[in-house]
Amino acid sequence: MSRFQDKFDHRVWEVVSAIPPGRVMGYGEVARAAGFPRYSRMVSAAMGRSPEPLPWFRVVRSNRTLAFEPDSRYYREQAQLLKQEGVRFDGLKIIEAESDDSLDRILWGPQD
DNA sequence: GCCTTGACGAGAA
DNA sequence: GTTCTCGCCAAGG
Repeated sequence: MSRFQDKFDHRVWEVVSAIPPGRVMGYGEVARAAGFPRYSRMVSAAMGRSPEPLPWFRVVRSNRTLAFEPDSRYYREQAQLLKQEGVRFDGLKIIEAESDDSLDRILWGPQD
């Protein structure tokens, strides 16, 4: 296993694990947060290599749609898990509470 | 080495 | 809004 992969994987797992329930991050966001900008395409591979269960379903596309084919089994699984956390959908797109972060502060505390 | 493959993203049309 | 095109980069054949 390459040194790159080792470092990259751990940073990605770290970031993904930190996504709070009910919130989502894009693949690119995860990559940047992990310290590897431009590595969005590697994020899914890293998650797949995790020995521990990760909240992989909280990682979505930048346009807030899910990455799987809408009719696939994985799509349904991901959508269901997100809905269980209160994430709402408008068709294929995730609806996010916009600038009103008052609820966020109450639930998750001051962000930064 | 060269070519193809991705759970991708941003900008253009 | 949408769909296309191109850039991205490690991995595997």
